Amino acid sequence: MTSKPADRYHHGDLREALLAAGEAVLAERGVEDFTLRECARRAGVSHAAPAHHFGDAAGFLAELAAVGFDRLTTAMEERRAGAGPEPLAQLHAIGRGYIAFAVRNRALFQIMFRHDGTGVGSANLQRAGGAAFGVLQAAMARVLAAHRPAQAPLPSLALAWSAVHGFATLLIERQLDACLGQGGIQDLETDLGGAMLTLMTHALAAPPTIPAG
Amino acid sequence: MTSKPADRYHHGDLREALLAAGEAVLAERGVEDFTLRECARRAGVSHAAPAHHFGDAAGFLAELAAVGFDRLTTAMEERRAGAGPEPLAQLHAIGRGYIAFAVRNRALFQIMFRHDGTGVGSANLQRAGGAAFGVLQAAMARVLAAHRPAQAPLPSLALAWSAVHGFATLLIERQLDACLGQGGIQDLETDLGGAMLTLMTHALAAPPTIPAG
DNA sequence: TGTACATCAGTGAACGCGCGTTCACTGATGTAC
DNA sequence: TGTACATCAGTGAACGCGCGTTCACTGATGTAC
Repeated sequence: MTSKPADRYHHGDLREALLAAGEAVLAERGVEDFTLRECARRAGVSHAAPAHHFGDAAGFLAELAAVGFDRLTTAMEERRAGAGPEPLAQLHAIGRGYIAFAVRNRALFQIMFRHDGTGVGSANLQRAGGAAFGVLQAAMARVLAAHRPAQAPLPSLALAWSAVHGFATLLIERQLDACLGQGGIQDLETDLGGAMLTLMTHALAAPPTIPAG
Repeated sequence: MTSKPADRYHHGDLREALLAAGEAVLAERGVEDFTLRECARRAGVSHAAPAHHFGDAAGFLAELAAVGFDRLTTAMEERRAGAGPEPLAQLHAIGRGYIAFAVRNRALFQIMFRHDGTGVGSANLQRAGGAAFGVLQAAMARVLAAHRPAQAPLPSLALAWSAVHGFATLLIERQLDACLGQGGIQDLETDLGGAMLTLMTHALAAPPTIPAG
């Protein structure tokens, strides 16, 4: 675990250690039972230490969400970089990265997109969230530039994002268990996941049409 | 507000009053600050009363989620009944009802699809959730029977549901603000909402295809 | 190289608070006779 | 119609607990001279 070296007064990197501890607390106990004291306990420091770095629990959670967005951005960028030059292939890769991130970072994913009512959140959270959104937006813009040059990117982005986000959300909340094959989440990369990306691709189609029967 | 008649010892319908109070508490303070005592306070009864009906906070929230699912089922069925006989039109109507429910019952929607880790939840919650899912499933089955008789309903359902659910989720978490026109949520019924249903319709298409550029 | 001092990170005891839970109770309702 | 009794819904005082916050402190680090 991430605990403080026993023989040192100063931790050295307590902020990072607390974030790691906080992520574990979030995953095990959920937002409802997320407490600063438990985070401090896991990091092996006094219970007053977290306030030094994050102020209160809301500030701590905001920083955790920012960590999540940074990780999501990295995951999407890595997939995109490995997808070759074709814009649509890159968009698909990003979608896969998005879903994979949600599955592997369930607790973080759940708090990242929660509107906190205050509207703004922390500056760092806004930066990290904006960067992740930028990856999506840029990818969609490139696809449209290549295939539908006259089309505005934001509406198509909203639809494609909705499809991928909804799939990821339902997946980690175990709502799709009845719809998945016996392979479960393992099948995603080839099976339902592929169909999902096809659906996302249809977000590029502007005019409403009813498929032939 | 829903408060107990001052001159009576027995409330008469405390369970319903508590559920209404609990919904308000959930909407105003969020799951993290949801407490039985605050619910009791709003219903105007002693703080020990809620335990009599719901056991603990988790049981209370489960009943609230069940109320949400019942309300969602009703909303979807009403829309479907007003949509005429064509299965695809009914599916679209259900999608609209789903999104409208999320917008109008934000707090409930947020807790309804949270997997609680225990797997089962309360019997009433399972019943209510199953009924809502049944509406979706039956609607999709009718569409496929009419237009794609050889196709299994569950995969298409997972995709269509993902699209609608993701759209509803991002919408109420204010993540789509940048993508919506100046009309905001008001435009949904005609504008982006229509495109959303078109996208959902594409969930019926089985084979992966790349749209012509 | 050494000394003095400011700054900062983390401590730990103390506090007040709101919570869930318990439990003996009280008031109302329904039923048997 | 009246009486006795069981059942049930809700009360309210009491309790222990874990929490966030405060605050004087201590130990370490960095900088000026």
